[in-house]
Amino acid sequence: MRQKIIALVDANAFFVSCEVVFNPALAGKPVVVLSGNDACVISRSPEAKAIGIKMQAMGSAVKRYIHSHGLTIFSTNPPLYRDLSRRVMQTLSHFCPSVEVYSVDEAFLDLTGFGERNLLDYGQQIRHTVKQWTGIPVSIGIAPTKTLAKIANHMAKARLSTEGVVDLTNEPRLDAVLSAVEVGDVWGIGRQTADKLQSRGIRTVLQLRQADPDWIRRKFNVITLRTLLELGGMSCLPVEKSADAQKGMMVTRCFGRPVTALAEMQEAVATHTTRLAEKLRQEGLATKMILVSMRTNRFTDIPQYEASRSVPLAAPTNSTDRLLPQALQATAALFRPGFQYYKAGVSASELIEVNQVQIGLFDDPTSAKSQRLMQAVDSIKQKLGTGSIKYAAVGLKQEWRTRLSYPSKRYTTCWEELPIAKA
DNA sequence: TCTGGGGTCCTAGGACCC
DNA sequence: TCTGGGGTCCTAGGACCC
Repeated sequence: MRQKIIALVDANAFFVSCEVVFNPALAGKPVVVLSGNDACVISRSPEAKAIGIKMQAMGSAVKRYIHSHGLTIFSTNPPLYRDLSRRVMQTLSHFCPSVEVYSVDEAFLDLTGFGERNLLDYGQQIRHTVKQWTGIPVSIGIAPTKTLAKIANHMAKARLSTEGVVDLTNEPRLDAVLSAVEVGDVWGIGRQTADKLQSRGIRTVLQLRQADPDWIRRKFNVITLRTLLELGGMSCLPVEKSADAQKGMMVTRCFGRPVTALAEMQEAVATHTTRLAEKLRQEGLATKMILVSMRTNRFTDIPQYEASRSVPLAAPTNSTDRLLPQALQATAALFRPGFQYYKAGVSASELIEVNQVQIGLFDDPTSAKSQRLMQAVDSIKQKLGTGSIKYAAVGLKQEWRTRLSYPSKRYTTCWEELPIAKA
């Protein structure tokens, strides 16, 4: 069988890079993007890394670098990142018919059969085009399996300034490469498994590759076995061109301040439910089950409470007015007074495509009416903005809302905030 | 090790059945 | 009443990913 060739294209500090695209003066400067509620660092420029800012560092702690090191901070801006992500993926599809979008900032390309080309040159061509068309810098790792492509990609990132592309297909010194990677740093091996492997003397990726597959399967699990095989060049994880149907969808948020009253909790759950229903409709999906969850802050010493409840629905739906009463009822059942709540969420499981349930939906005449209402609500929001129309249940003041202190603009998704090019 | 939000997959164990 | 063996389905929770 012909050897597979898989490339992993991964954006460098993706969220930061998105912000820099619209603030070119920040290129080469320390920049970070914070998570929701500005809680922690989720993306950092190489310059921010160089001054000692770690991933997951607390947002409140990195503020001091603004004055001491000229750090620029942004709150997270998911719509902007999703939009630029889409453009990057579109660009990649010009170079390869088989692109698997693995995450917002990564894609696998199946380059099997491209071996006659110079893969390093092809990788450079991809990098330059993506940068030119979208402004986003990427690194590329090429190898016979996804797991090895991940390793190649990490190497490419480390050598960023020199090349940005690493090809491990036909690498004569592969053993040396693998012995330099700690077992916990490879894709698929997390902390638990890494600790267990290390306690049995397996410290490097090379040692894992050389371990007995049967023993690994018995003492660990199929995922660890698969990682072992992939390290040996056997491709177990194909590049999936069309993603399988999505299995679940959720909306969860931390509160901007502790919530103690049921009324506020219900506003929050109603808000998340409304958003969830919108997302379902956008994707053409309906759900048969929702799950409401709430919890206190695990990282404090205050009394703890965590609870969730799943609610099966009579018929699959994506109508806000069908989901809201169920979600609110579950909230009331779960809520215990006397706790300082930190986070709440609503998720949908058992998703199905709307066009597969259409007939069932129309069995119930009130459902057709509800669908028309949702269409009307969605189109009003699209024309007049997301705040233009609301369910009363979501509340007006929403003092519990997530706080974002360093918002960036909606450059690509809002006409009023489009960047202006100066001639 | 540490504070986000959104996902996937695997496994153990209980309910239930023959 | 104790008690066999084997199967399926479902769910909660763990582990991992970006």
